[in-house]
Amino acid sequence: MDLKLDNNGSTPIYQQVVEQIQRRIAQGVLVPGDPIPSVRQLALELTINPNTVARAYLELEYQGILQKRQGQGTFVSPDAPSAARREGAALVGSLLERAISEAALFGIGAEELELLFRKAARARAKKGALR
Amino acid sequence: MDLKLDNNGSTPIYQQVVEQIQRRIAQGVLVPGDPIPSVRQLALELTINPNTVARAYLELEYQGILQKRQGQGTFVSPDAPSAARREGAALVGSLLERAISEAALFGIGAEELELLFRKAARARAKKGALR
Amino acid sequence: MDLKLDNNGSTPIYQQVVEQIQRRIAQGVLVPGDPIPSVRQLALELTINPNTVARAYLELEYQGILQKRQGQGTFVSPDAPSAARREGAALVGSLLERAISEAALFGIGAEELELLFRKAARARAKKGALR
Amino acid sequence: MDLKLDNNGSTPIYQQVVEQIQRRIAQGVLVPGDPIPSVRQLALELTINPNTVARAYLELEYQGILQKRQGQGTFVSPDAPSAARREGAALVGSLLERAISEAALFGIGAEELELLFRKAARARAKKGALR
DNA sequence: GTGGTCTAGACCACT
DNA sequence: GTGGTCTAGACCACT
Repeated sequence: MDLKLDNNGSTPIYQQVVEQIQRRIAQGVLVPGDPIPSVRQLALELTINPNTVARAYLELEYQGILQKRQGQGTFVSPDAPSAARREGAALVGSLLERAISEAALFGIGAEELELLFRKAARARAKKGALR
Repeated sequence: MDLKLDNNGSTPIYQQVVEQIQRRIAQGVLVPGDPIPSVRQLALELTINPNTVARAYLELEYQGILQKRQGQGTFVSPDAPSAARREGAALVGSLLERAISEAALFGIGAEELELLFRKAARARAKKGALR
Repeated sequence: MDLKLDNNGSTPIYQQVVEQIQRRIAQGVLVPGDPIPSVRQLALELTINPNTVARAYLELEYQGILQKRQGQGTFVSPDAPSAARREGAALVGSLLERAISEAALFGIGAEELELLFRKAARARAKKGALR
Repeated sequence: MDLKLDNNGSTPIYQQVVEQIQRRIAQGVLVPGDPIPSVRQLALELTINPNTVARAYLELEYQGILQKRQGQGTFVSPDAPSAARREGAALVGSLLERAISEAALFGIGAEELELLFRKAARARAKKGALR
């Protein structure tokens, strides 16, 4: 699966696994019907605890992104693309809402918020270019 | 001080105290030299433990926002306004950067991000109006 | 970890833990990636409260010397050696600056300061030899 | 008396009063037999608590620097100059000893310590010039 | 198992 | 009165 974990401690590992699988589906890298590595296999690959992978898969199942099939393994569900896009939009939306809300509470006006947005976009572009 | 704590469990209490005092300073409600309620007094007001208030004050001292005077109490520091604005801009900036980054990773383009931003702004405006 | 606490009451326990870990890193006894005893384990070792250890670790994390990994434990961070040297030099520098400043204010001239320095160095050498 | 207090919170106020009077005596600004302001008067001058001044005077009396004369007030004692120099040298000596000791514990060698000493001296010279 | 947060309550130095 | 430090012990999220 080639997932990359960031051990900086801010985002839980199971959460990172959830998001990375969501992204691969939103990007079309993974499509409905694709098999997903078993809990044990992915845990070995990432050298993390199987419980952590299991928790991620459970959350993705709740979201309608993964499906377990009896004795066959775990697969990308038919509704995965729309569900993944929904989750992505919700995540981005909540971050933006929180940013806008905090700006208001700190007395940051629309113009300055606009400025911070452009600065953040530039910072992001730079980071992306470095990879 | 009239701080409002949100006991939803996601943001630590001491963190909420930190942010609310930062905001009051960024907004100019509190100005340099103003006395801040004592650790014990604010703890009583908010019905939380004095240690929790002390931790918030300690963090605000690290940030150059509060100053303690031996046996006299705690006061808004001279550099508080700029420090509070800095903290606010950093918080908003990091939220925006994270939002933009996630959008890219989820294959959300510039136009859709713009849309989500406007939607978030509207959602925020509505909430503000309800208060 | 074999830390030694000095219960003379002047230096807080958490501060002593901070400094001793800084020193072990500056000396190269602890290197990046090394695991640090858990909060509970070190608390047991030193027969102090886990909260006290946690406070020391928190400060060391702020300084970029320790890194916490979710549910796994605490480790020496990659930048720890330079950070520890920086903290050490800052501590020594501020002590020297204070000494020089006090000397000037007390009318102690350069020669006498030099003398006090040599005397202090000798006193230190003797103490070291006794151990 | 024209003492200057630094309300930064690091050094207790009574301690600052002690040191400043010691310095004036070590510098010869105050000489044996000189009257010292009453506790109340100095407290008013510095807008601090009389208890704080009283504590400072008590300490200076212990050190043989001040003398109380029945119903007359407080005066610089005959032995004050030597006592003040002794206190000054002890203070500077202990700071230097602590600096040297910390340097050793942090693996800072003689050359680097020398460097830090010169840097501190320069920093001190600059601060002095600004005043 | 790991660290993070919090409460309840104590004792201390300083003003 | 003020803040600083510490203990004892609980509950939580994460691995």
